Formats: sequence, C-alpha cells, structure tokens
Amino acid sequence: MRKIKMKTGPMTAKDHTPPAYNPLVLEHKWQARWDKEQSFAAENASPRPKYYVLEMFPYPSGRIHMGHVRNYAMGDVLARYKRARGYNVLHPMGWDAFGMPAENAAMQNNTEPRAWTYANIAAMRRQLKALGLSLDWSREFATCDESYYHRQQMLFLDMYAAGLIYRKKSKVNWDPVDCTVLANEQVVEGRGWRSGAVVESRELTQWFFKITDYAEELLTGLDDLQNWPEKVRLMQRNWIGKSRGLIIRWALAPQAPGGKATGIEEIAIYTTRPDTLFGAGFIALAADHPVAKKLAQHDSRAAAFTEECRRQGTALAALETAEKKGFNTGLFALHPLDSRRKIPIYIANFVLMDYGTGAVFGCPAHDKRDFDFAQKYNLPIMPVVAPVGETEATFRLNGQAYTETEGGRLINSAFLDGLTPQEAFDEVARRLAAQILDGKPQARRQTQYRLRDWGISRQRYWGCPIPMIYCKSCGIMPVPKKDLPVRLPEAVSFARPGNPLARDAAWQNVPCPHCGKPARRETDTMDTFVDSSWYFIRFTAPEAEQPTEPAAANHWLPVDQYIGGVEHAILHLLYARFFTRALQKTGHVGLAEPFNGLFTQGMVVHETYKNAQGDWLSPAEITVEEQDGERRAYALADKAPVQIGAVEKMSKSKKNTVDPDTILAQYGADTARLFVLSDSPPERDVIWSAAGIEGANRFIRRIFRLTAEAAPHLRSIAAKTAAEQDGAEARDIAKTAHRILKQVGEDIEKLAFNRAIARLYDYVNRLAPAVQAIDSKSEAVKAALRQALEFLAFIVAPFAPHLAEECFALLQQGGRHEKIVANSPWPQFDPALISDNNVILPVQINGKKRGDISLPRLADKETIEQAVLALDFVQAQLQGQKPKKLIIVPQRIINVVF
RNA sequence: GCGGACGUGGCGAAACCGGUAGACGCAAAGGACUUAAAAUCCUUCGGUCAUAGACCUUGCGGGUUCAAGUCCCGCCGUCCGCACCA
Repeated sequence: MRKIKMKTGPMTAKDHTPPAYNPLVLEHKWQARWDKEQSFAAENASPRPKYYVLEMFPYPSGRIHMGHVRNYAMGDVLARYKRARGYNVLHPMGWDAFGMPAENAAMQNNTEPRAWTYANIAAMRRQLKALGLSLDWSREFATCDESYYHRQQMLFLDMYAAGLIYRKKSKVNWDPVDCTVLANEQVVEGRGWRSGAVVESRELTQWFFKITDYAEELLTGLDDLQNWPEKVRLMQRNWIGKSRGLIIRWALAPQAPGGKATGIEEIAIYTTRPDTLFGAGFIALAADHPVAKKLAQHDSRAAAFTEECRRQGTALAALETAEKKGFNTGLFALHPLDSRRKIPIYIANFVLMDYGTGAVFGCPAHDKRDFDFAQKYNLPIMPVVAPVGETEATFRLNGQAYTETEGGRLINSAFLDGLTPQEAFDEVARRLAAQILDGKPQARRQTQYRLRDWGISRQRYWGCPIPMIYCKSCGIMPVPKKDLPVRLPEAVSFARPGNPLARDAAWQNVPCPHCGKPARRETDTMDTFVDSSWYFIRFTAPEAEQPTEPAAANHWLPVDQYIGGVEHAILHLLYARFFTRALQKTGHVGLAEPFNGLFTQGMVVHETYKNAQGDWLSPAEITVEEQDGERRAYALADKAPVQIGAVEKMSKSKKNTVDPDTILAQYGADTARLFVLSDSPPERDVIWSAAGIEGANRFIRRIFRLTAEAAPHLRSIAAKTAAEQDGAEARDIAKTAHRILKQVGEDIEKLAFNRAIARLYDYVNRLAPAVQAIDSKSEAVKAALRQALEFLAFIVAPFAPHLAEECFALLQQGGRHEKIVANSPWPQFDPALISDNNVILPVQINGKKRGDISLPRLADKETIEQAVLALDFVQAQLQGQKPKKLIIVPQRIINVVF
C-alpha cells in the first residue's frame, strides 16, 4: 500500500486552542446520552434481521478484572458493528450468582450470601457501565433472583416428568473442603475445580440428569458446529468418548475339586479389540465388580485386596504412578473360541467399575498396560497381530506391546490368521453372535460412551433448591407447580460447616403434596452449572411467566456469536448443549444447538515480580529501568532490586493484577478497551504492560486532537465523495477512507480485532499530514477530509465508542449533537474508489524481486509482457537472452524466468 | 502414553487461495520545539558487506514449484487438553 503523498511540515499556529481530551467527563456524558436514547435496547419484534451476541456472564465475585474487560470489549465491538450494519442486536448481561464463594464469605464475615452477592452485583454493574458497553440492561437478571430459580424449578419438574432426571446411589466425587459433591467434569486432575482440594470417593444418593441419553446426538451435533473452534469440538468429542466393541460372555471353568462353590457362572466383558481374542492372557475384574464382591465374602485375602483398591481410589490423586496390582482369584474362564484354553481371573486395581462391564480381558502382546501386568505376574504374552510380511516365526515384540492396527495381519489365531484386524473384529463378532451359551448368543456388538450422567445434587445452601419432597407413604413427590417457588430460607446461620438447609427443620418439614401427611423437603440444591445452562434462553424473554417464551426464544436463538474462556469447553458448553435439547424435548424451545458461533478468547497476562525475600510484588510496587538493553526492576519502597519473573495469568496470589478501576480513572474506558484488543490476536493471550496502555492512550488522544484541530475548518463544508475533477490529493484521501471502511468491516466480521486496530493506526498516520496543513488545503481536499474523519469516527466507534461520539459531534454543524454514532448506520463504501486504475506489480527475475512496474489494472497479457521486457533492470539481467517463461499472476506478481 | 495447537526482528505481531516477509504497535537511538521538563512533531530501526546496491534471513534438515513463512516428508522445541476408558 502506498502512502498518500502530501505536503508535510511543522504544525502551523492555530487561532484557537483545541478542546482538551478529558475521558472522565466525556465518557460519562455519552453514556448518559445512550441511556437516555435507549440506544441498545433489543426489540423482540423487529423487521430487521436479528443478531444475538453474548459473552459468558460473570460470577459476581466483587470486582471485575482485566479478563472481563477483554471479554466484554470483544463482544461489544461485534455488537456495535452489527447494530451499525442494520441488525437488531441482542446483547444482554446477567449474573451467575449462586455458588460457594458467597457461603464462604458468609462464614468468614458473618454476612448473608444474599446480601453479599447483591452488593457485589451492584459494584460490578457500576464497573461494567463505566466501560460503556452497548448492553441491553433492561434484560438483566441474576440466577439467584427468585424469579429465575423459580423458572428453573419449573424446568426441573418438566424434565423429571419427561424422564430426564432420576435418583440413584452411586460413588461420587466428594470435595472435603467445600463439603459437597462434584460432577466428573468439575474434577480437574483429581482436585475440585473451585476449592483445589483432593477429591474423595463417597457413596451417596443424588439426582442425575440423563445427559447420556443424548451422547450420540451431542457427538454428531459437533459436526455441524462449523463456527466453533476445532479444539473445543475435539475436546467434547474426546469427553463423550464413543467406542465400538463387543460384549463377550465368558463361561467359568468348572471348579477344581475342593474349591468353594461360588455360584458364579459367567462374566461379561466389553472389548474394542475382539480381533485380539486369541491373545487373551488373563481376565481382570474391578474391585467393585459383583463377582469380586462375592469372592470377597468367602475369601479374606480377596476382601483385603478389594479394600486396598478402594482406598487407593480415594487417596491417590495421581493414578498414573500407581502400580498395577492384581489378585489371583484361582478361578478360570473358558476361552470363547477354544474351550480347551483356561484363562486366569484376577481382581485388579486398574479396572474401573463404571466403564464397560467392569471387567476386561487382557491381551498383553497388544496393550501397554496388559503387557506390564503380564510381565509382573509372569503370564504368557502371545502376539496375534503382526505387521504385514511378518509371520509367527519371524515376529518379535521387542520388549513392548504392539498396538498398531493399521497394516497389521492376524497370526496365531486359527481361522483368523491372515485377516486384517478389522476383518477379524467382524469375524469374531459374527461367530460369537451365532454361538449360543446358556440359551443366549455369546456376544453382541455394543457402542460405549465415556460420558456419564450429570450428578447435580449439591449439599449447599446458596443454590437453586431441588423441588422434591420425600414422603414415608408416597415416596418421592415432586413439588406441585402451584407451590413453586421453593424459596431459600432467609436468616440462616453459617456458624457450623455443612449445609444449613439440612439442619433447618422448619424449612424442611412440609406436608406431602399427595397424602398431606408430614414429609420432608429435599435439602440438596442444584449444581450452579444448571443455572448457566439456560440463562441465554431466559435473556430472550426475561419477564416471562413460563421459563421461556418459545416465540421469543426461537426468534433470537441460536446465539450467533458466543464469546468466553476455553476453560468451559467441556463443562458449561456441553451442559448447555444438553439442556437446550432437554428444553426442546419438554417444549420450551424449538432447537437443539444453542450456540451457532463460539469464540474462545485468550487471557490477559502480566509479568510477575519477586523480591529477594521471595515475596510477590504488584506492578504498582515496583519501577522498571532499562540499562544497556537490559530491564531491571526495583521496589519503590526501598529501592531493592526485584526479580522480573515469567509472564503469567493475572492472579491475586502472584499480585500481578491491574485493577480496571485504576486504569479507567487514569486513562478512561476507551483506552482500556482499545489496549486489550490491540497487539495480540483475540484467541491468544495479551500481555498487559504500562508502556502498552500508554501507547493506546497516546493513540486515543491523537485521534481526538486530529479531529478537534480539523473540525473548525470542516464544519461548513459538506462531506462528499471526491470526484475526478477534485484533484489527486482529494481523490487519494477518499480512496484511503473508503478502503479502510471496507477493511475494518471485514476484520471485525472475522473477529480480527488486532488487525482492525493496526489499520486504524495506519489510517490516522495517513490523514495526519493533511490535517496539519489544513489551512492551505482546497475546498475539495477539505471535503474529502471531512468525510475521511467521519469515517474515522465510525470505524473507531466499536473499539472506543465515547471518543467516536465526541469526534463525530465535533464535525457536525456548529458542533451540534443531533446525530450520534450509536444510532447511525455504518457508512457505505464506494466500490469504485476501492480499486485503482493502475496497479504496481512486483517484478521477479527467476523468483527474486528486482523491481516494480506500474500498469493499468486491466492490462492484457501482451501489453504487460512488452512493458516488463522493456524495463531497464529486466534488460540488464537478461543480457540479451530470451526469457524461457513469463509468469503473470493478474494483479499480483510477474516472474521472468530464464 | 494419546490427542491437538504453535515456532517469523530486542518484544507483541502482520502477511487472504503458494505470489514484494516483517504492515501496525512497543522498546531503543538521533534530531526539532522548550530556560527546562512533559506533551507533540521529524528521522532511523532483521543481519552482513557496502558507493548506488548485493547477499543472507520465517526452529533445524530435505523435497515439490517459475515462486514456499504458507504445501509434503523427517527431526528439534514450546504450550494446551485428556489420561488406567478395556
């Protein structure tokens, strides 16, 4: 891209002083104006096309952090842009307000969760409003609002009636710090996702959502989510964990004389590798397998071993290091394809009860874990798959399992020899399905998922009460809808740990809705991920009596662009997909996939600082100097040297946080918004630095100064598109302006905010010289400049909306403020001004650039060829030789090959 | 272990379908204005040699192509996710 050639020179003295840029006054002024005009209210009935942009709503922890600023700035750029492009935009905000921290605060500070939460919401609402986000605040709600959890209880009852909710006793993840159960998705590396405590295993009865009913649908649905990051789709795919295999029933060998009768006749085993059946070396059972339990009743050594396994499961977080251990039961199973072979049965610590059938057959030659186990217990290791070309005689295992299936052929496997593993799989499936054991086929095909049902009971107070009642005579009774909501009691005590609901007799005791006899309420509350699984639907009709207003929901959904952190890739995002399906089934919405576009944004990170004592220091406590190209940090307090550490996610514990309030007070919202979106692509982390925020602020002030300086000269001049007779300079300015309008629009559509901002810088650099010499410019140039500066206001607006309004106002007749950017359509660019009649093409000789050539854009090949060959540097290089080839890529490049 | 992403100046990064590598910013250096500072403005800024210019350069080694940061093969490194899933 060429720079516009314009006369440059020192700033001319002006007969006026430009108004000062005061972000605090200015931003407040425009926020009030937007409020007054209700610029960002979304209409449920509008002829304009809809666009739903949503950022993951925050937990009201007390204050917003820079991560929030970046997240909401991104959504706001899109929302403002789409609104300017004529869309009816829904851009709401709410609060994910139930959860543990409120109870912890209550315990520590002797407050109430409710009061604490609403105070935090008020503080954070004020902070978000100061950012100037184009939100429809009329739709705001918190999940702890009675009006919200009331509807959630209605949904619960509908889902219960639809068979999507059930109660069962099961082993659960118990967080000993938060004193509650956690879902599988909420256990990260063996620890609670929130408390960080090592999770224990407990048997409890709790409520489950039947997410597994939708395992297949949630999996195949991913294929259609083209506007989701591949990474997230893959993570969900792995989490759902579909596999295809066979359930094979193994008959037990007759007991040796003198052995105790066990009454066990067969063991069912799930396998994904039936092709390796002839390589079976052992069978292993989970410690909780019914057969293992039965054996433990008769055999004290088996009992001791299963007990040890259970302890290991709870105490050891890092299972990878746990040694493979087994207990030989002395029992044998008969090989299904060769009844002469007896396979020993073990109880092993690595077999999981809740996957497959809780029993495996080990094939040591073709599975790493089985190989280790066989070596330890001296079991035979017989290879049954070998690479093509190898035979039973030549193939050796090389001290490790051969786990390939591609390019393998069966060996040592009777009638399977020579088949590919896939063929062998099918053959085994066919034979065993036809083979009858005890009146039933010995095997059947089975599709298995890793995904398990979602346990949602939490033994906590600050959550949505589960609307169920236990009656001694009638059993489990749903609370009738007319009795909803089941309200959380007020004035509860947090003096003791545990769930206050469970010791609140007055709250618990209710008459049975069926028989009227005394009964007891469910005291568990719902996982807070239930709350966030449908809030985006509630935003479409936040006042509705029913949980949703289907017409509104179906109009607005799916969310066109959802923006949030990747940490929710399998938690919230999977639950929400399930919930939307559940709501579809119960008639609340008419679609299955809630989020059409998903974007996972990077974090805001910052350097860390540590003093000689090893204490973390905050950026405000240090100063950085540059000496001999090396940066050194010193503590402000005592001038002691400070070690500059790694750039890490902002966290309170490392004190590398920057408070948005401080930044807003110093620089204003526009600067903060611009900075968090510049420099790094939005999916990557952005490094916060003092120099960076200064730079962004410098740019904001520069735009303001430029407009303020030019405005008095331009107000009386009508903005118009430069025509041919207006001269080269006016035309160049107009071209630059129309081009930037197009490019910034495209960048925003692609969420390439950093690129859009780079273009803004470039654009301002190009306009600045003309503005500086504005006194000497013709009417035509001034007209072009006026339009260029108006365009600047529009393209700046998504990023720095207050500044944009101020600049736009400065350009209006007499500085009047009738039109505002927020309510004005995005200007149309003129395609005729985008493309040049002449293009400058690089000319390569043998692939190396040697010069440029200026040519008419639509020149034909022959003209180009002649012009290129006539060039001095081409002639010089050719030295009289004929070129072998001349490659012309229209409007791109020319390559002379000789 | 399995799966994935990514390696470009001092730093953050651009580079669309293979077509001028390093746009834009930060940091740095020099200069103008100023009594001075701040602010602002101008200039330089991947490396080597140098007079215009030439050569080298996108983690490393190969390959395909008129042309490779981009495609293919093989290494090396960093980060992320899952992890006894049968």
